Amino acid sequence: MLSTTEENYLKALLQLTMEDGLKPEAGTNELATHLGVKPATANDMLKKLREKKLIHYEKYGKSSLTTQGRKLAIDVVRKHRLWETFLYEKLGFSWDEVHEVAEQLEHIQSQKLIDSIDRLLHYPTYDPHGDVIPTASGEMKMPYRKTLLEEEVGHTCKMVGVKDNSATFLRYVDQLGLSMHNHIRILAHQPYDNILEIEVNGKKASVGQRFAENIIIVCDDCERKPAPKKRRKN
Amino acid sequence: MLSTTEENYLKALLQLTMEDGLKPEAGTNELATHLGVKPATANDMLKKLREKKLIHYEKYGKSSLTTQGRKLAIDVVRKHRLWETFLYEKLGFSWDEVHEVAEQLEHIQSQKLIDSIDRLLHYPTYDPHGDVIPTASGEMKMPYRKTLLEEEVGHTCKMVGVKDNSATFLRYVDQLGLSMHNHIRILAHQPYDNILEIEVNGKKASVGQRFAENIIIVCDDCERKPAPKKRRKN
DNA sequence: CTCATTTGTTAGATTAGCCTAACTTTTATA
DNA sequence: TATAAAAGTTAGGCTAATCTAACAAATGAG
Repeated sequence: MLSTTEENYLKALLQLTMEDGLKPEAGTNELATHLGVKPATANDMLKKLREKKLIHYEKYGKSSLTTQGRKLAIDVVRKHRLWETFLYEKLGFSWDEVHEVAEQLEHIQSQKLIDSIDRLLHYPTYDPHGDVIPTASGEMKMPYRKTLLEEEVGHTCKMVGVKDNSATFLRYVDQLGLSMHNHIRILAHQPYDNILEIEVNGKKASVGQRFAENIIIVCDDCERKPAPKKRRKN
Repeated sequence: MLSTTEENYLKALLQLTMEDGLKPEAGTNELATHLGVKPATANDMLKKLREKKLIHYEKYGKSSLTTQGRKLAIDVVRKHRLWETFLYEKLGFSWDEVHEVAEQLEHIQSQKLIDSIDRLLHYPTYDPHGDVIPTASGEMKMPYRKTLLEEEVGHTCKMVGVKDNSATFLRYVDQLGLSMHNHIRILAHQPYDNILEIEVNGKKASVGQRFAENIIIVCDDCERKPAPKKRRKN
């Protein structure tokens, strides 16, 4: 059985090693910063998790999850996102309130509990922030995530997720009148300072780089690859 | 903010000081046993809780909750029982499964969460074991709890609760075909070894003292005091 | 290629919650 | 009421998770 702290380190490592760049390892300082602890603290934990065969790590090297560790990390993420969905769908929480409480709930140890929540919600695929909920068997598809910043001028796109789950950011999104699955038109993009002019629900707004990087979209106008047909075994 | 451990000590103290005898204080060893720790450990915590003005305690004396401490303890109990009810009503847990998970859930810190659960359940008054759920304002009525052992031969009574929430005990109750609000007839009572013969749902069974002490009943045949009219202030 | 900066590690301390062993106070019984 | 048993306390130690300060290795810029 893992401690809450150990679970948090695994989750952090998963998140850092599957960020956009798809870089497969994370540094000690990076991990420490992400978790809000000092590097020395993270260092101790890395050694401990290596002992438990949950991560690959060697002195002065980067860290990554073992198969075992990845499985456990995905399970924590699954619980987190199911709880977020529960709070949002069943209890009327707003999307900027769910993260904090889910940080606590994700550590409750009861397989039956999380399976029941999953059933109650009819096996949801996405959480309120548009993130994929891993399946009970530990599969977690990593969809390509294009951000608003990358969209071309003149195109319209649909918001399907956010990268930043902080209440501050999410409330700013709300404030702009933007919400999940809204369509956004890119009116202009000043390359010099990366300011975008966008139109949402008929209203214009200007947003900065940091904002645009944290909005995940699918392009309305782009070529769409046909969904690959599921091939049956033999 | 209290730690999970501190909350558990307060809850234990509340439970011990409102048991049947209504004795208003609990000893250090008693508390330690209840929590599964050594007396030395409990002693440290008692000093800490006194510092925080949550309990009355002095060297070599018994302990009891202050008004502040009682308020916090009742809040933990409220959360515990609401979660049990949630698990039972909404997720299909059996009554012997809810306690263990609720022990974890009761420590989640979010007023909004517990209020929402309360609303979702339509403000329940009793948990699946027949225990009173304290109100949001911290009121907790302590109903008179007569046990099966105290019932007279020939009378029938209704099971309205249990004292022991352990899975072992609850599964034994299930096994006898007995469940909440079932009627029980006392066929015989051997005073020598406190064995009761009872009839439940047309079936006879013999149960021992320990069992009978842990079933809470209301007498079908006894005089019932009329419910006292709520007197309005003025 | 060198050396300053960044990154990572080690050593030693702290706090919370737990323990054992030895001691002290209270209580209850002979 | 004396004293043994029960109840409670203290001292000292352990582990997990954190910190600071000092040190070591890797990196990258000139």
